[in-house]
Amino acid sequence: MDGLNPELMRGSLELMVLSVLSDGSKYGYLIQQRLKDASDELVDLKAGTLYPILHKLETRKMVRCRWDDSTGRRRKWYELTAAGKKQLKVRVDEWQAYVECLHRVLGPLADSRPVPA
Amino acid sequence: MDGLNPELMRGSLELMVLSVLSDGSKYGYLIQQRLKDASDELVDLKAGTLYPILHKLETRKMVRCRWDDSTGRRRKWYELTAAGKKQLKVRVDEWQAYVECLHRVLGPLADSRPVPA
DNA sequence: TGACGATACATCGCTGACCAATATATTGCC
DNA sequence: GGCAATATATTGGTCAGCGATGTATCGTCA
Repeated sequence: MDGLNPELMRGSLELMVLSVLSDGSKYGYLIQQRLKDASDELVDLKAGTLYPILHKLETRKMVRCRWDDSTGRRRKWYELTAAGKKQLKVRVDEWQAYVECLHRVLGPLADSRPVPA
Repeated sequence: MDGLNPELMRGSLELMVLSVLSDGSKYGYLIQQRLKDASDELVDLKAGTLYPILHKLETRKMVRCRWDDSTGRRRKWYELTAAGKKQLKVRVDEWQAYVECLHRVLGPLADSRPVPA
């Protein structure tokens, strides 16, 4: 994780991976790149983080995967299962509840203008 | 942590404590209660979490503290230092950058209506 | 009066997410 | 031939958070 506080990222990395996959099936390295792009370089998932997450999602049947050995580059493609899509919705809801909650806790502090888009 | 995903909380608990203290000095147990109230019971910091956080903030000079033994109840009052106030601002900014970033990553998924207020 | 729950603080040890380091192999460019 | 990028995997370590436990006081209710 680059410019952002890495402690804050904890707990939402799996959500990000699920989110990137909602867009269509992808292989690991591609997920990494897409996440980097989508976040303006702020999120740069390390291999030691990404692959364990994918393996966990596979074990829990949140994704199904398929090896592609047709080229020299071995690629493992991941696709959301129905359970995975459901899980993504749950995670997004949890995320929004969390943001709302923290916003309430911060109160007036949360109103300070962030960097204008 | 009650109804919320505890993994998401990781990394923002210290921010919450700082935030509660911005309102004026308080002692540990009171911080716990205020946080519970402010979050609609969703955030219930355990003693094993709260006190280590406060000790860390003390070590790093983010708060100054004073024992009050005048009553039977020993109370340790915490007050934000100048460094602590500055730190709070930094943490709030980090938080907002994080929310903005994740919002961008989630894209259309983030638009699904949360529970209406 | 004695039991119990709330108040109030503290610390030890465990869990689990995350990541650095390391390993392996291919491809394309200079 | 060498080096960076592509592509996946695993091992070992770190650290936030928390469960459990310990201590002590206060108010209430039986």
